[in-house]
Order: sequence, then structure tokens, then C-alpha cells
Amino acid sequence: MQNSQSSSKRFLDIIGELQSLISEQKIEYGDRLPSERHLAEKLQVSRTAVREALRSMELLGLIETRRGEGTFLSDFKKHQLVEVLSTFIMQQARSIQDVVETRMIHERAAITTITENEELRMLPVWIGMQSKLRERESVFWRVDMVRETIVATENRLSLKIWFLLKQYSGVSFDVPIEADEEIAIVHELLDEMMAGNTEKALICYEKWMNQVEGERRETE
Amino acid sequence: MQNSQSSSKRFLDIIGELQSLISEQKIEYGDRLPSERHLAEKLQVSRTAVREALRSMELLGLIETRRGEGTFLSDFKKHQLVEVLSTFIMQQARSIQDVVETRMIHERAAITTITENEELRMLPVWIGMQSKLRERESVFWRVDMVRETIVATENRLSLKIWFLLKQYSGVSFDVPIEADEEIAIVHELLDEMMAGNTEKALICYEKWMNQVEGERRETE
DNA sequence: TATGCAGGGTGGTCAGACCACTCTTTTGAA
DNA sequence: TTCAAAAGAGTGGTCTGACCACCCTGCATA
Repeated sequence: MQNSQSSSKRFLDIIGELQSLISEQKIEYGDRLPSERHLAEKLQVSRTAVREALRSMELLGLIETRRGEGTFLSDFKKHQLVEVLSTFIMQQARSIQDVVETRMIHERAAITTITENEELRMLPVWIGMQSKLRERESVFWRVDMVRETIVATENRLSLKIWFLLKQYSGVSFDVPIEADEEIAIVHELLDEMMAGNTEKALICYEKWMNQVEGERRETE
Repeated sequence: MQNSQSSSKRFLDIIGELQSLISEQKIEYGDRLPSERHLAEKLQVSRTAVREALRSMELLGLIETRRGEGTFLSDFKKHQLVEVLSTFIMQQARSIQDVVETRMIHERAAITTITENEELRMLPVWIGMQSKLRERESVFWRVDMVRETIVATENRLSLKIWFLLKQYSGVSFDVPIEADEEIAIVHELLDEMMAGNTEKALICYEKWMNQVEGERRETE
């Protein structure tokens, strides 16, 4: 009977039922889902149908499967989605340039948000960042700096998008860096942000990105 | 033999092979893919495995299947992705507020890009937009205005993200509107953009969004 | 000529069978 | 008693073959 249910796709229904089941049973990230066989019985469909739904969710990074162990609700850390989208959707994008530009859109927006909000400027993370730079506590300060800025805006969606984009736009972004000159620029950026000077902060950011870009080209 | 191939997921391999096949055979958007049975034979796997891969791709909106007809390469217009993300990933996002804010990030960035680039300001689309507003050629000028702005930046990735976000942040966004006051604001926004005055243009934009937001709340 | 019906191809679903793997329990030898 | 090996149960991974619902086309019939 449920078959004749309009034109809705079966495996989409199953995904929906899985979502309900997950929220009902309060399954959290990392927890195990019922086995495919149990799900098939519970939902009154074949194991094949359950598997098609699960594979789709796996591709999206929503779940994780381990042979012999089970299916687990994922912490959305898997990047199959990214990989697949990279070869399909990104093909449509003009070029890698779009990715870089879009990433920068989110970064500029975050800087602006912080700079223009007095409360956010007071966060202890900035003090920590400054001393981190000074004492070279982490060699990943480049990515740390940007990430903390976006995190501070408390826009988790923007953070998520940024995180995805970052994986394309230059691997060098994640590479440890030890450049005094760059550290100086980031210091300046931080200072301008703390001073609430949006315009100058954005100029610093542009300067910084130009330097990073130049560096990237040299290594090619 | 192929089974013992490390730990890589079978259906991911199949998706990869499908991608190769699509680019080799120059299959374009809207074209039909080989049938599931043919693919299974060609790739030397069972139809089950092919289907799991296809269902995943369908969920992503990469393909479209029509019973009795076949499987077609999609123009990425389907929104299964959006629907699923809305209930899973968006759950993680602080709230719908994140979506709105992120959408506005892309809109502000587009306005800035246009305003600060003299060539882009010369595009005929703005003249057209102005007369469109004046003569009320389209009742969808609200969404038209924003879309055209982002289109003009030629960042297709940003456009794609914006399009997805738009579907959440207030359905009223797509509803025909006939408000003189709002038209006046958009006119002003256009004028400031054409004048290359970024700061004022952004202020206009904020004013506009505040009005739209107030309007939305009233109808609730 | 126009209509309708049958057949072939397609995706949708299912049941059942193995395999490979992981973990727990049981067993048996040191 | 201890602990390592073997057996079992449970899980995902894959495959086969079958049937259904649907779409299209071409042929036969009116």
C-alpha cells in the first residue's frame, strides 16, 4: 500500500524514518544504529532498501559504517561529500578561483562581525591568539587565526561552509609556517580588529592574503 | 580479488567509475545514462551495487531517475540534498538565524564587489533593473535584484550557496511584493551601488533587510 | 487512417544466500 | 590458575534471480 504513495522515492521515505528513529531514541553522534537487518524488519522493508538509504546517508557523511561492527551516527567529519561534489559541482564552478573567493567572503564577513561588535572583541581568545603568535605556541597559527575568528561569530553554518571550502583552496593553507613578516601582518590585523577599525582590518586581511597567495605561487 | 582492495568503499569506487564514464562519453546534463543492468555488466559488479551508488548520487541531486524511462544526469536542480541537510546538518546550526545571516553574508559581499568594480557597475543589467522597478515589469523584483547582483559577480559557487540558503530563509522572499516603500529603498540601493559608494550601499541593504524582516514577522 | 494492445526495456523492490570481518564466549592446554 | 586459540554470533558487503510498476514503441486490428 505504501508503494502507491504518490511519486515520493522510497529510499527518501526510509531516510526520513531513520531520522525520526534517531531523534526518538535519542541516538547521538558516535552511537550505533540498529543493524540493517533489524531496521529492515522494523520498517517493514527489505534490507536492500535500507541499505540504499544508508549508503546515501553515508555519502553525505551523516553516518559511518564499519564492517563487522555496525553503523554509527557520524560526527559529520567524513568528507565523501566534499570529494564527490568536487568532481561534479565544482566542475560547474568557474574555477578554483571561485572557491578561494567564496572562502574569503566568509573570512571577511567574520572579521567585520568581530570588529564591529564590542562584546565579541572582548573575548579572551584574542588575547590568547596574540600571545600564541608572540610565543609561537602553535605552528598552525595561520589557519588557527581564521578559524577562531569565524568560530567567534557563532555562526556555525558559516563555519561549516568555510571548513569545506578550505579543503580546496590551497593545501598550503594547512602547512606549518614560520614567517616573521606574515606574523607581523596578522598581529596588525588583530590590533585593528581590537581597535574596532573595520576598514583597516580588512585592508590588513587583503595584504595578508596577497602575501599568502604570492607564497603559494612561488612553491609551485 | 577486487574485493580485498584496501578499505575503500565499493560504492565510492563505483561512483568514481561512473564519473569517468560520464566524462569519457561526454554525457551532459539532461542526457540519459546507461541502464542499471548495462552498468552492472560494464563495471563487472552486481546491479545491487550499482543501485547503491546511484541512489547516493540521486540524494545529492547529481542524477535523476524516472521509472520506466531511465537515469538522467541532473542539472543540480533537485533539492533532496537540501531537504536532508535541513533536518540533519541544520539541526547543528544554532538556528534558522544562522542561515539568514549566512545568506546575507553572500549578499553583502556581492554588493561590495559590484560597487567597488567600475566595470561591473557598467553592466546593462542595472539599467534594466532600474526600469524594471520603475515599470513594475516583474513582481519578483525582490529576489531578482539580489540574484542579479550575485550573478554579476560571476562567482558561481557563491551563487549556488546563496540559492540553497535562500530556500530556507523565509519563503516570503519568493512571494510577489507590491510595496512602494520597499521599491524606493531598492532604488536607493541601486543608486548608491552605481555611485560606487560601498558604505552607503550596505547601509541601504541593511535598511532593506530590516524592512523585509519586519514584514515577515507581521505575517506570522 | 486511427485506435488499442502487446512486448521489451527501465527503474523499484524483495528474499535469500554467501563472504569477510569484529567481538564475545567457550574451550583447552600450559 | 592463566591465557591463548578456537568457535560462535552478529554485522556490513556483495551477489543472484525473481517479480512488479511503469513508459515507450510498433504492430495488428477495427
